Parts: sequence; C-alpha cells; structure tokens
Amino acid sequence: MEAKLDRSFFLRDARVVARALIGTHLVHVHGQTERVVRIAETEAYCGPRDLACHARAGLTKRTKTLLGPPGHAYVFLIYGMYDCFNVTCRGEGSGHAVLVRGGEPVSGIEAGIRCDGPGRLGRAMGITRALDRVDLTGDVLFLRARAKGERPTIAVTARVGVAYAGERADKPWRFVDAKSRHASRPSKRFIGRGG
DNA sequence: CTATTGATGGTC
DNA sequence: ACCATCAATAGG
Repeated sequence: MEAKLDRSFFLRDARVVARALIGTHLVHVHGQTERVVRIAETEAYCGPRDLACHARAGLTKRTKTLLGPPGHAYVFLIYGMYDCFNVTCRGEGSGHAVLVRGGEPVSGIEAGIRCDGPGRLGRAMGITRALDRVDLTGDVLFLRARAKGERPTIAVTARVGVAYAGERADKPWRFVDAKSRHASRPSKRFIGRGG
C-alpha cells in the first residue's frame, strides 16, 4: 500500500497540487467501510483574484474552510443537490484549493456506480458537508500516493462552468488523466498536455 | 449523438 | 439572482 500524502504535499500552488493529484487514491473510512477512488480529473482554484474561486467573496461562513489551513477538505453544496469535494492548499489564507471532479472506483463502491463528475464522486464516496474542514492527514479522509514509477499522461484544458470568470475563465487549470475514461467530459475539449 | 429542462438550497 | 451539477427526456 502506498504512503499517505502528508502536509508538505499540500503546501504548494493549487495548479501544482491539482496536477500531482491525478492518479492518487482518495480514501474515505466510515465505520467498517473503506471507499477508494483513483483520481482522474481535477481543477485548480487560485485565491481571491481568481473570479471563479469562492475565495473572491472574502472570509464568510462558507469560505472559512477554504481560507483555512492547507491539507483540509473543503466541501460545499452546489445547485442545492451535490456536495463537491475540494482540497485546500498552498498556505493558510491563500484561498487556493483543488476541486476533485472525477475518478475511477477502486474498492468499497457498489458495482456500476460511477465517480466521474464532482457531484457523482461526492455521492459515491459518501462525502458530504459533514466532512467539511476534516484534516486530510488524518484517518477518516485522506490520499494515498501514486504507485512508484507511475507517471500518468495528463491533458490540460480550461475549467468547466466558469465562463463568468472573465480573463481567468480560459486559464488551463483543469487536469485530466488522458488515458482514463473516468473524466466528466470527453477528450475533444483537450487543449494541451503535459506532466 | 446533442439540446433542453427541472430539481434543489446556500450564499451573496 | 446566482451557481465549480445531474438525470430524464425529446429530437436528429
């Protein structure tokens, strides 16, 4: 079993963390059940100057976690129905976070349940706002490193659903495992690759 | 395959 | 009023 990602992993720019998270395993332990998904799609949100980032609103009830210490879960409700899982990063108060948008079920998830799409992933993994502010270096919700030597091919695109964010809307801050079929959108939108 | 629409709730 | 979504439905 690969090592749990520690605090130092999260103390970096959201764009760096977002890319590094592709291919890692997200683990949620709840009682006897352990659910694991391999992350295939992420997006970076880069603080108050990024109009697509919730940190643009400043310190509010919701953004308290986002503006809190790195390496914690930031879980928020979108469209009244779906819990979106994010990882806080860079530094306390920076407002940097990575939205995990999709992945491939590994274990503990009922056969046929898909994890592509932020809403589906949250639901399949049993992640709700009750887990907001949970420390990701703990034993309930955490990440495990990629297998040694694993170097996924990563495609880079603009983020989804942020057309309102002006100049920042077109930034290539979405990262997808190019070989995975478990991203929320098809490859035709890819505008580059790397990693 | 694409396009459209309704469900739903917290923040601003 | 807005929104970092999804499922069901209708149409080509």
